[in-house]
Amino acid sequence: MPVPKGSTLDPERTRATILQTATAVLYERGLDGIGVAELCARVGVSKETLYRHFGTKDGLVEAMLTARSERVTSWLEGVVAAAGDDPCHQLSAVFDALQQWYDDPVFRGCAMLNAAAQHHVEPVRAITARHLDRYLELLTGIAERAGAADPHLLGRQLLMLVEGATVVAAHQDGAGAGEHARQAALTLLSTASEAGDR
Amino acid sequence: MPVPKGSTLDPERTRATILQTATAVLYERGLDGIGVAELCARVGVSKETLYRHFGTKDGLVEAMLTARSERVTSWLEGVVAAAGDDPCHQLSAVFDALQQWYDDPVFRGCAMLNAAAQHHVEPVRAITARHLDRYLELLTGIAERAGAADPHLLGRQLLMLVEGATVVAAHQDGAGAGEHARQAALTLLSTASEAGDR
DNA sequence: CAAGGATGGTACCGATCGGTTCTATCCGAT
DNA sequence: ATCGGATAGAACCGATCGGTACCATCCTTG
Repeated sequence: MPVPKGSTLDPERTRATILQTATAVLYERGLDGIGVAELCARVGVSKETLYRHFGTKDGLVEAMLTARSERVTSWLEGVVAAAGDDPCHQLSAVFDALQQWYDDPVFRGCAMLNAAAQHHVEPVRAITARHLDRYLELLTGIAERAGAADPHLLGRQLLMLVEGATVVAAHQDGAGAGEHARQAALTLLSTASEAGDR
Repeated sequence: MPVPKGSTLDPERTRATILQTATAVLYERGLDGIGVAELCARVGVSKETLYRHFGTKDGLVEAMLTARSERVTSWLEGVVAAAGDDPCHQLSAVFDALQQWYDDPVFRGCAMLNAAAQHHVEPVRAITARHLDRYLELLTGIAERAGAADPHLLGRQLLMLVEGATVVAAHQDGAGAGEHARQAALTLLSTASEAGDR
């Protein structure tokens, strides 16, 4: 075996650990809210190791956001897939899942949006846009299966509800935000489906 | 006259100039995206002057966000007031106004949300929460006048649409975001009003 | 046991940060 | 004419920033 998997000296494992811990810390403190030195201390790794794996702090941020976007999106896709065939049920499941997220004590809003708000560098903005695109795909799919008259329009409106609920939950009050958004979403879905059936 | 209004040495005028220019620059570059030295150069003022007026950079940020929140909110309140008595028309007017904002080339999302995403200091979060509260008040008022069954719920859902539309416009594509959100908002409004009439 | 890559720890680098202080200037009020 | 508050400009401060270099150590492979 060329690579000693499972060992503490496994580079891939080290990289994964950095990614995981750094993601949590940078989400909590903000991208510029903690320096590389303290970040390394929190992760339990030397600066040289961090820089060997990610090149620069921006490189770490980029890798982190990409991984997180992927994780979150496929989580939501799984939620939809597990919700059966009824589009209404699928949509409900999305907002129920979001509510669980909002109730997490470490919830601080969407990491991608937070990052894009502070870091004006181009890769971050691109990752954020791609993230929203995948959300949009997911929601448009539900709209299509529900027989909406204009599934792309409905998908975009549902995306606004998702993002708006996240903003409100993060900055005002998370209690019930998911449920309230779900009600609105179902109203939009049923209204659009009736129009599509006509 | 104790205060030489209109003079270049009028402290109030100086303060207002700093506030105005710094608001634009910090919105464009991000709160941590520009140092005090460069900021002063852009404003055309010395560091001592800036610090005499605002104490610290955070003080400037705080004053700036407070003023901007007030400006934006009363602008929207004016839009509603100018839209006549029909709640549907008032709601439409809000989203039309938002669309104008999204179309502004300097649009970069909600300044309060951007600030709260990067600066974890308490005053900023409080200003942001208060800002959302005033939005919520405005929208709940419309919901009440429309005879919604649950105006507070509808108000919150409309707030999510407003914030969601702003997020989508800022990070994905601003074209038509206001109109799409408006359609959704009117659907929610009419559905809730029918329920309220029963 | 020897060799080599991965690592932690630490010192260090230049740049920049927010903030302070000093001085010369300028303008309006008396 | 003079006085005082407001200002610009620049030097300066300690702290921190992102990033690099060096070395001792440890583990895995051969």
